[in-house]
Amino acid sequence: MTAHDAPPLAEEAIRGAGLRVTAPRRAAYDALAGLPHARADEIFERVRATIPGTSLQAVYNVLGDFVDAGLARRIEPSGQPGLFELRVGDNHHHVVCTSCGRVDDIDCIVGEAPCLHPAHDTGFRIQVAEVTFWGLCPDCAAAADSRPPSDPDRP
Amino acid sequence: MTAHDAPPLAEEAIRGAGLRVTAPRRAAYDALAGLPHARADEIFERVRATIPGTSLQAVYNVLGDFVDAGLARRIEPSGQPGLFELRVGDNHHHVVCTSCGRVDDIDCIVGEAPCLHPAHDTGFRIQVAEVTFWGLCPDCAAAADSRPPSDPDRP
DNA sequence: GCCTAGTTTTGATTCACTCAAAAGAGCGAT
DNA sequence: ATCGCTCTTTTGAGTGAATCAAAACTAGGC
Repeated sequence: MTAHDAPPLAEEAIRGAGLRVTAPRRAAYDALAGLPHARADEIFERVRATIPGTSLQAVYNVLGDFVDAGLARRIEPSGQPGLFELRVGDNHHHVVCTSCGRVDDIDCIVGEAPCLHPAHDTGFRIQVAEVTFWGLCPDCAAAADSRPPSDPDRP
Repeated sequence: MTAHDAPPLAEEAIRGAGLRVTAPRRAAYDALAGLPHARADEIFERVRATIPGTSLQAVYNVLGDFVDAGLARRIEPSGQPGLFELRVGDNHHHVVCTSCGRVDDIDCIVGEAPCLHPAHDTGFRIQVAEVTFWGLCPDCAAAADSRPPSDPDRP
């Protein structure tokens, strides 16, 4: 990534999306830029560090507005709270570590519009395919290898 | 599907999975057999019709036990409560209607183990790929076609 | 028929998020 | 620079889905 296509400054991005520029929005945008897959409460924590008076509700509002405006995307891996990311519009997917919960991006498997075609026509008019991979992240995989097959009865 | 591989009777299936056979479990199994993608509260409702004294908590217990025992699977489309299905072990996927929420099964796109290989090696040791398609079900697609492009300002 | 581990009931509690009303602040027009 | 309209944020309450915990019950091996 060159200096040219660096992520836009918060203010430009927000205004460009048709939203008013406010302190909580700027702070939330910056937080998202630094935390690629963050929960609302993590964003909240970061925002508070900059603007102490901010409410959690404001963060939910801001994140919801970002999503509606197409500035951010919300993903929701099963059994976890929603996560927000600034990377939008490129149809990428995610891997979630089944052990520690870490989430990484995965570029689209099959060219640009991936598994948009189910094997058989189902009658559904399909708009998007969402792919989530589940597995062990490098760290957890290494940890798993360095000890005998886990025995659930013994910590 | 022939008479031969019809879904096993509740009792056989439950005992076969190493669980004790109880009335709530039998009723929940039967409910699942009749509702391919049901929420806990839908199962609850059906179970109650058979065994009036059953508690919602019992249904959650039963469903959790079924999932742990490999008898059932729990899926969780974004923004919806969890859904349970008896179809397990064949790695199929789902389509969710963005308009009415209807969920259908989709057979695996690429042979047996589908998109198990992300484009680039990410260092994750991937175990499963979960694919969710979002689109309009036949009914909602037809309804959308028979009226002008929706105008959000006018009901 | 007992006994015990596994189940169910009852009731409280959590978490992630949403709703609503009142107070406040951007920003385009004057 | 100020005004004013609309959009934002705060404050505080409320929701649905699910989980936790302890006491009462029961399936099924002996």
